[in-house]
Amino acid sequence: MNISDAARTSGLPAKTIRYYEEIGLIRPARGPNGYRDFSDQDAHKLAFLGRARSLGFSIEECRTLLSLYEDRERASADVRQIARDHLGRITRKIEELQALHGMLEVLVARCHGDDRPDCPILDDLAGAEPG
Amino acid sequence: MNISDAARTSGLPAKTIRYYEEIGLIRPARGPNGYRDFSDQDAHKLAFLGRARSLGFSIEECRTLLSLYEDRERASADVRQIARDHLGRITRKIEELQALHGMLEVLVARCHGDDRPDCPILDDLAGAEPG
DNA sequence: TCTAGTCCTTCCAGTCACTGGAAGGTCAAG
DNA sequence: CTTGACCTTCCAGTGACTGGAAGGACTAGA
Repeated sequence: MNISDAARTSGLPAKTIRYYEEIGLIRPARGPNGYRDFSDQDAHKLAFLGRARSLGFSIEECRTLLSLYEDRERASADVRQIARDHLGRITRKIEELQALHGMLEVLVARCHGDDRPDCPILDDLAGAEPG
Repeated sequence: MNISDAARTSGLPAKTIRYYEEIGLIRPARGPNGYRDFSDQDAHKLAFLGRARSLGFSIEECRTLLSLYEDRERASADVRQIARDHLGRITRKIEELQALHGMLEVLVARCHGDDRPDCPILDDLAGAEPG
């Protein structure tokens, strides 16, 4: 199938698919006209990549996951470790964002938000002592 | 003061300060030797930028916040709106990450994680139907 | 056969906010 | 006068695409 069909079945933009080929994630065959010719397996891999990316795995993690996926001798512990590492990063990121959210929420609540210039948000950014 | 002192007092790397000058966030004076010469006010602005960035505001938001900070006629409502928009984005990002976290957690829990190859995580990425 | 329109190709540049490094000028201490 | 720490500019790279230009290939219709 052509790249637009591969894009449709995998849900990835054609541009992204070309990029994935460029960085060696997939190696579709080529027709005599130079067009990429995607097998069903290629499309399946692309869908795999799309799902892994949408779960937030990095490209390099996706590369590893894909090679594990294709390795019939793989140990599920390897996959699990990658997923657990990723889970840890997500957890930390959530905590970080929640801390930010809490701080900003306080600032927004304290700012009266009218047409006067005095603003606790700017005061805080400028380094004013709280209180 | 020289850039390394500005870096020390603001907490930003010298490289970042040069970058901020390049994109027009600050305009430090120059000495006869071509060195940047930061006033206390410059250092203060840099600290302001550092705090705003650490709260996750984009560079363009920082630019606006800084100009509002320097505008004695500003309306605090403008600042509040930027902060609220940002708060909304943080909230959505947190929800997104929590959804991801939930999915990955389920997958990790279901994967026995030993030296056998069967792995629900890969099955899921490959598009297997749940159940 | 010609043409219009849609597909495909490659290549280059831009995104965001830095970060690293090379090459070279300046300054302060000994 | 040398050493070493500072400063300068410029170029390139990061991650993961995304947009667009220039040009070749294919398909449908007149």
